[in-house]
Amino acid sequence: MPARRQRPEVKRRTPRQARAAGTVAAILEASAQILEAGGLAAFTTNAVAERAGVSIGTLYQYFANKNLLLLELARQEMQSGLADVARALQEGDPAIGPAFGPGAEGRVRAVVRAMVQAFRGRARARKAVMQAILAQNMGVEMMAPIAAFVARRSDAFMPVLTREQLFVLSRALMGTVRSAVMEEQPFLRSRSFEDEVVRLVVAYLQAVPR
Amino acid sequence: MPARRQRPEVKRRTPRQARAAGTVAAILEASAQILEAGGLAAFTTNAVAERAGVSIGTLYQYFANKNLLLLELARQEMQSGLADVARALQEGDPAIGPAFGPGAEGRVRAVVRAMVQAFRGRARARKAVMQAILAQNMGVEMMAPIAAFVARRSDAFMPVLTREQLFVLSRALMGTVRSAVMEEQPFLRSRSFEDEVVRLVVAYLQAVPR
Amino acid sequence: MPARRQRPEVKRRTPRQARAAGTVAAILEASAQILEAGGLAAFTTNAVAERAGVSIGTLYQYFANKNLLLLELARQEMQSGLADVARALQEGDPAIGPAFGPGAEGRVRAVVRAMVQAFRGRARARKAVMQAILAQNMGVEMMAPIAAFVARRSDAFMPVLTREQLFVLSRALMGTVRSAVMEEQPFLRSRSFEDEVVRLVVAYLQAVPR
Amino acid sequence: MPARRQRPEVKRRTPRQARAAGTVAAILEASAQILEAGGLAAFTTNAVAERAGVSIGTLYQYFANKNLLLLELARQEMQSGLADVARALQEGDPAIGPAFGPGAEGRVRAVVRAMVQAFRGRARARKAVMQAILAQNMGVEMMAPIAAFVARRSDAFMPVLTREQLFVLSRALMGTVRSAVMEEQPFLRSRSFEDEVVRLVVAYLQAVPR
DNA sequence: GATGAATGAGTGTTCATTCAT
DNA sequence: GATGAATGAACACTCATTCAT
Repeated sequence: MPARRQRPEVKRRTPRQARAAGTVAAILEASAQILEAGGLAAFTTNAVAERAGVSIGTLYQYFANKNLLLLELARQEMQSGLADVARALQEGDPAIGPAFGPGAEGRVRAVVRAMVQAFRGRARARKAVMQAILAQNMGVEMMAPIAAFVARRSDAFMPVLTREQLFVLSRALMGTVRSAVMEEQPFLRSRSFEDEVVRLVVAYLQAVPR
Repeated sequence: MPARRQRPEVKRRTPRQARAAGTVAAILEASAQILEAGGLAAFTTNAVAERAGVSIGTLYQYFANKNLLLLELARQEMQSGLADVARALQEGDPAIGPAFGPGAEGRVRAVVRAMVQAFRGRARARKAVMQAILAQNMGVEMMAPIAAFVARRSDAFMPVLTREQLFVLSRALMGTVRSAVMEEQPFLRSRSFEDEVVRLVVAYLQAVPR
Repeated sequence: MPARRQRPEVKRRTPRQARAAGTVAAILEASAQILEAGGLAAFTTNAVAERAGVSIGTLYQYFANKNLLLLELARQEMQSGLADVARALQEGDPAIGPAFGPGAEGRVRAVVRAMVQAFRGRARARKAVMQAILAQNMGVEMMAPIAAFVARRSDAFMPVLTREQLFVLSRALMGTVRSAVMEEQPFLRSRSFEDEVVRLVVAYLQAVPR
Repeated sequence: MPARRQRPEVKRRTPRQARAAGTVAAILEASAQILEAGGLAAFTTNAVAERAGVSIGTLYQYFANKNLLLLELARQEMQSGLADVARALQEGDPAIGPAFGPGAEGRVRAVVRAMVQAFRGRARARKAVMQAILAQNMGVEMMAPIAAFVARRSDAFMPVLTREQLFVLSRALMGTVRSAVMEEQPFLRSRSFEDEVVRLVVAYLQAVPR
């Protein structure tokens, strides 16, 4: 009997018991580990189940297919990343000095630093997840929370930007950090790199007509 | 038990007869079409061969494996893109007005426009090629010609930038355009988008200390 | 682009359920049948799976690759062959008369007969397995159990032989029987052939200086 | 159009011109080199043609298929081997002393030495050829010249042996030398090994009733 | 709920052989 | 006679997914 591949079902079971939650967590952790160790190529459902210490059948009880597992992973990554950035926006980074000074530089620096931090650890896993998401054109879906986040924040902290300006700003920032991570640039965590990213954002914000 | 020979060759046969050149072109064209139509998932060597109207054996006479076919495709894309940008840098775009004015704005605009143009057509194919290249960490190799290109040009046209500055500038620019293409933003070809990208670059260049 | 994992595993899954043990047996039996019917050329993993009545995937769950399947087959053959010869050495063959008489002739005859017997049935399969083993230079590995066996026995029953003498004796014996089998000589099971092989061994053993 | 595989045609062209003879020689030499370097797995018609410096088409003009090329190779090897042994039988080896003494020992030693010599050089190639010949059950055909040779010689030099005796003697001898070569035994060229092989043959010949 | 044995369509790749030029 | 581009059947092997126990 051939295995049917595409069934538009989203999630099989919502873990309601403690044991189930542990199982799901184990599967997600195993996924991240495998992605980190061997990239997308090593990421097979059988490998994940084995490393998670559950049977392949159990895995499929919680994730209807491989994609949804990947998607859940992406959702987690993104959430924690956004949370970090949100915290940075709100508090500033105490090590930087007062988040609000003359000019937004302190706050911008905090955000940049939060983004770089967000990419720390599990770089290969993150990269692999990104690729997979892109490959399936789920990039659009994944962008929704970011867009919502930015829209919510932008009113409060930034001069009101047009759609295009918001796009250019966010993608330039993301693109720079993303490239540094993916290309594994040695200066990723250096102060001089951070300085330049901050310079880019601040210069643009000042150049925008109000 | 097939004999797995180890020949690190890049290309199997260099076409000597006229017929062969056409075959190679057909294979590359078929690759692009399939990538465009079905993304990386549809890109199988058998599919390519079929669409190219050649046998699978013929495909393997010219490309030792699937990766090298992809790589060749990437090389072509990159070359034509770089050529366009180079032309823009050198000439400016006559439709924009004098390329050299007070401030580099004209030239910058030409470059931005060339980049957007370079992404025109075959967006999915380009995207898929990018993904594949990234996935195999051949991104580093593919970056070499870009780096060389930028280094060559930067002396002549830009204030001398540090390594970090060059990185931030190029990746912010690339990232913005790339995102607009991949997310299929409706304003991709709009003047207002172009304006903002130009604003970003010019603002940064002016903010860099000399 | 299939992910080529590197796991130097010998066997993929050790059958834990009763069903699995039957499956492995079926695969090995199918292998022998196919080898017997069509030789090494017909021995494809797909053909084996089909004849075994399992899917190709199942075959690969138990044998990581074609070679290991062949190797397992060889191990089985060898084991049963050695066991027969061992029994012959120990007991002598009651049909021959007292195993220990003046001169070792009775015992030698028992061994020769055991060897010929060991080659009975599935001659083509045996031949094919031999070829494959030789072709991959795993002959050395397969010789280890034989060498160990001979060394263990030789002390007890034979005059102490030098390395070269042991080699000449064993290979002459093996070579003769092997050739008779492979060339499908009509006199393979005849008494006269057995007589000559026995004569060879006995004559050599008597000629060796003590 | 599919390539038909089996055409019972023996040889395409008999080289009548000097150039053709050179081509055939080049192809055979290339075959031996490739076999020696990479074993049977590396022995592809395309590889042979390339190394021989001729086109694949030319190769097929002289050898209708791969098997016949292999067969021709085997024929050559065998011929030169038999010639060596024949010379040894006739002349004895001057280094050994008079070939004819009391007992045939001198002559036997010369033959053994000739056989070991015949296996010198191109061991892998020889092995691969053997395997291929065996695999196709052409062993029988290849045995014909040997049988003829032995039959012709045996009258002259040996006591008249029965069919079984001739078989046992020749296969024991062949088997011993063959094994030593294939297992790459370190004592292959040693005097002590030669002594034991000689002992085996002489002992058997003396044990045969006349 | 959990297990893991089984499935089989699908993939990349090879290589003997042909035949138009 | 020679060339080499083209052919395509055949093969080893993978892995997402199912379902009987």
